[in-house]
Amino acid sequence: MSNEIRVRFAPSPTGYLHVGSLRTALYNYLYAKKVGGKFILRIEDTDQTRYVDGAVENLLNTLKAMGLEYDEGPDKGGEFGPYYQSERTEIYNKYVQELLDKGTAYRCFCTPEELDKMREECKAKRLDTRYDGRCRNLTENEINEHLKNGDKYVIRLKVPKEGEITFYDVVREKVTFQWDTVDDQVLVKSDGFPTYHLANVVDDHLMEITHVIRGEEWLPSVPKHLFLYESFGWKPPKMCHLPLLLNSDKSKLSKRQGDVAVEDFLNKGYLPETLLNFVALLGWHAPGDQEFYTLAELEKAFSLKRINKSGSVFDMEKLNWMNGQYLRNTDLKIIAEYARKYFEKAEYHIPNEKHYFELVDIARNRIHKLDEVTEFAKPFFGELEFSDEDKTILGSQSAQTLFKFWAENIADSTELNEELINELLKRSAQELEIKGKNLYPPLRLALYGSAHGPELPTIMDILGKDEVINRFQKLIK
RNA sequence: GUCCCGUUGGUCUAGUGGUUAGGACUCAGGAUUUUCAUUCCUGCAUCAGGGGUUCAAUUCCCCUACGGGAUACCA
Repeated sequence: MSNEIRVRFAPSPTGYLHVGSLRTALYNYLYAKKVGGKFILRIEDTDQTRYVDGAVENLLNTLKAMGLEYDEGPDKGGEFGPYYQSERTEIYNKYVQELLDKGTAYRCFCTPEELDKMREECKAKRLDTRYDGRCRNLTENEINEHLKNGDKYVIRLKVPKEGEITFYDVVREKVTFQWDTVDDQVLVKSDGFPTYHLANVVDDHLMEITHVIRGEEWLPSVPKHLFLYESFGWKPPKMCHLPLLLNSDKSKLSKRQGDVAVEDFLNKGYLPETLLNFVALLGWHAPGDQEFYTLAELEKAFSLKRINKSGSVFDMEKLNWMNGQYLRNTDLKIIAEYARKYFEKAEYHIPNEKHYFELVDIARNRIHKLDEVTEFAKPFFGELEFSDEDKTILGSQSAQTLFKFWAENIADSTELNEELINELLKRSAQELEIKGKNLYPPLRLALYGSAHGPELPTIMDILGKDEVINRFQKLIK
């Protein structure tokens, strides 16, 4: 065994990658990069009842889109495979037999109905709802009797009844549990598949994982896991429990209160760079005020020691702001490429690359998510729609004079450029005595469908000479 | 109910035994811009409460309150 640091991201394939999981994956990845270790992906698919078609593929794709590359994993291989827990049942069987032989695990023949009843009774008495251990000390004969009858059973961990356990978590530091509050956890279900607890410990050991970096919801299970390591005679990895990501009401971030799937964020036009940057700062921060980080910078700056203890609210407003920043400050070429699919989806045909770039460039200053780009670009594609109020403005005497003047002059010109536009603007004011409020808003309304928006030269350039004339012509009565 | 964890403005956070407690988002006002957006400036607002320890506590300790997580043959 080497001294290499090995960490893992071990999601269960529920159909999509949760943003909270993204952060867990990111922290694992960053730590591995920081210390020159290995980052492993393992699929925890031991629950057959929750099988979702295509979930793993989806997970892998999302991880890839986010740029979190792993060193070993399902589609990548590695010397510690297989990386699907569903393909490792024989391994778990072997180890659970060892526990059975050692007497730190036992067969439990209680039916789900019995267990429910037990729990109800405990609740009624306002007691802890742990398993009462009635199968803990069955005699050999009793066990054989059950087996002979073909009774279904699970295998439970025989946790100590007395004393306490103290361990050191990288984030929480010292944590202590009394053994009499720890349940006899089910290790193997009646369908023969292991539960998370068994599979996780066995795999982390076999895969030589040195640091378990995962969500805080696992903290209460640590005593069971540690007891498993001890029972096997294995050295446990370092524990590192991350604070939770929260809804705005401070409950654990959930689907009910908005998007949590990374792919949904991606589809809405949040950049992978934004998501990574944003999520990295939820629960971790380097000393100082820097809040824009590339992945490479995060790899350098990251440290487990600086992970916060308290949960953090996932603030959409700030995410939107940050995405806007990335939209504006990332190379235009990259943004234009990301934007392409939204134009395709809206069926906006892009006639001219130069104008497309120009369009994306002015759009990126006004939007926060890339999916808003089509709404912004809409006036450039297809017919404009006017409200009654707009129509009043467009039909006014001065507006009509203006449109005729512009349509004629542009038609007579050889080229529609900024110089000409500025000249016409000046002449409108001088010759027609139309200026200010009566000049700009009607023109922009006529060409862009709104009194507010991009600068006139930009609008006209993107539209092109013919379309500009056409739009004026249509409004002239 | 029981066990565990947590608590710096509304939100994300920096920081310290002695600081005017710093930055960012949001919000409000202003400047720039023909408009909108961008950008810039200014402002509002915080160390959960109570006890200790100490010359001094936001910082160390304890209690309380509040919040969260876990209490499955799900992970």
